[in-house]
Amino acid sequence: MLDFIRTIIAEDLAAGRNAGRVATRFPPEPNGYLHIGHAKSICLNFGVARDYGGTCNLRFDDTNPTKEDVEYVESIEEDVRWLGFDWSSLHFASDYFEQLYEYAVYLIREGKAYVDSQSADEIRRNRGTLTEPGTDSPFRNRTPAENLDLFTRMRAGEFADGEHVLRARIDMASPNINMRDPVLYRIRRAHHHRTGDAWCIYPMYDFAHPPSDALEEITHSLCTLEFEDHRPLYDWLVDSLPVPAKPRQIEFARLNLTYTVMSKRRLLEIVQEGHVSGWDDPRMPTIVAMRRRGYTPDAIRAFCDRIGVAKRENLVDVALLEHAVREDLNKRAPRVMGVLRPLKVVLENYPEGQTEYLDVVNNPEDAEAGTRQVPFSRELYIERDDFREDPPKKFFRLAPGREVRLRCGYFITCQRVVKDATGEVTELRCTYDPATRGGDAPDGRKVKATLHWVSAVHAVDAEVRLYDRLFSVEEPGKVEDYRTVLNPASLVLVTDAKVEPSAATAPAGSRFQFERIGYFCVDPDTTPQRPVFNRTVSLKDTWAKIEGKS
RNA sequence: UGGGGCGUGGCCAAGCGGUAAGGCGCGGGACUUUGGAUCCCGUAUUCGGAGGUUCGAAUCCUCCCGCCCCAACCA
Repeated sequence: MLDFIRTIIAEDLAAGRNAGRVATRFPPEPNGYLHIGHAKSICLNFGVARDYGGTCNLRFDDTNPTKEDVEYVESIEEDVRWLGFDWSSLHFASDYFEQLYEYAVYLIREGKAYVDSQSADEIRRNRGTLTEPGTDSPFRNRTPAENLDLFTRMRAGEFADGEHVLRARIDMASPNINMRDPVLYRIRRAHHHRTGDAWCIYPMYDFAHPPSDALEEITHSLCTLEFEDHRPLYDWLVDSLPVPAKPRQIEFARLNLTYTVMSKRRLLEIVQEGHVSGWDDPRMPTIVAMRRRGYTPDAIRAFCDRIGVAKRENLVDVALLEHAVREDLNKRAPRVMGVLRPLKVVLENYPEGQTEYLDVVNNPEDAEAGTRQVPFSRELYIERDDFREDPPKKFFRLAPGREVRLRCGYFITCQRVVKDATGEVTELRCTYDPATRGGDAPDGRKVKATLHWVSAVHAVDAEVRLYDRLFSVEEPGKVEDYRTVLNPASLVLVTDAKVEPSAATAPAGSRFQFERIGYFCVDPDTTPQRPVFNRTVSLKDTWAKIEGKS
């Protein structure tokens, strides 16, 4: 299905524009880590290029040295690759600094740019308001020669930061404030992560972007809605400058996700103030964090395919992301058994000291996945939630006197409930039916539930971190409160779990589905001594739903 | 308020004059060694509102209403 952007491109192609060429670019500023919102843009830009046999560049919009860092450019390259995309060529706006400077000089010679010596404050005041036109700068009519001299000296470092600025000479009375002589260059003595101290003047985004696109012969420059007002300026520059191509800017709505903070500025704050362990903290909506939670690139791309691309402001339900992740993981994640809140089960008629290995299927939906041997013995752990002493209606799992199946194991029947002094259930005494090995009764009798379990002596302790939501805020838009919601205790439940050896010994990054509990990823950042699992997405809590109804 | 955009079911989103795709969610059923998954079925007489044009409109016209963005030497 064609989104509106692909429709426009198809029309351009049909009209024979750009010699049938399609070229896009993903242009992040290296001032933070990529998040799920960037994934949308990445999938769009690279996807369009792929669909039309075109190219897609990765270009860093590094025109503001005070906010940028190599750490970010490295992470961005890594994340784009991880998402499964490869750029046609890699660029930095800073690589164009010299060319951009020449273009600025060209504008000055054409009388289309001038050096303004008003203070930032004066410039702001003279810009006018939404309803009132601006007023011309007293420096607006400097001659090209004078402007050239000043601009040359700006570059040479003869002036202090803020002393002068280069502005486009357009129209101070334009109803579009972006056209009221926008600033093109500012003096900024800051160390640039790539050009070092070679420059003390830096181009503004508005000036750098159009020529950068043109130099790379981008045909369709996709950006977000807030730049719609900048398009006239974009076009003005492309038309005024002797650039080799005439790219077209097309805007689309950025992604908003429920319960998710997506502002780079806020994410940076959260990281810097130590509310999370870093950009890859599993609670973050960043690509690195999602990778750590076990999300796959396929799942993220599938999500991006489903949300569509349009110009409407949107707030996508995070459930759609989770659905995409579940759908993907369900096919690829081997099942493994584990219990979060162990309840001991003793099989009274099972020989003491005996261990047998049962063949357990790794993924019922993927025959290729094979089976594994899971130890079974007299004492087991099951999930506390899988037992109810006084089962409500529709509760089919274990209860006194009831028979259920241990997955790929045996049918067991609960004979007796052992409690401690406080009345807390501490142990279940059960019997098993040796004839049901593997989980089938020769006499054809049925049970209504199948439980997952783990052999007590063979089980391994693991730390499980549950992240129920990505990065919850009470309500989208109400981000002021994100700090309180970020209280780790409210979001992260660290639980000791018992898992079967196959999960415990799996390499970091392995993804699993713990039956009925959720999808987990072995955290790459921990030692194999004590496996730590990050829960990615939980399965739907059907039991809670049933209970809620009754 | 000036300018620029956008308004299709709870959330996304197709449709662009011929009588409302699809996905998520939700509800119901079948099946099942996860109450998961899977598979069926259901879920907008209506497209922000009011007029108008037309045999016929979500699609064209008019007016109105609502929401978002713009007054950084950020991107």
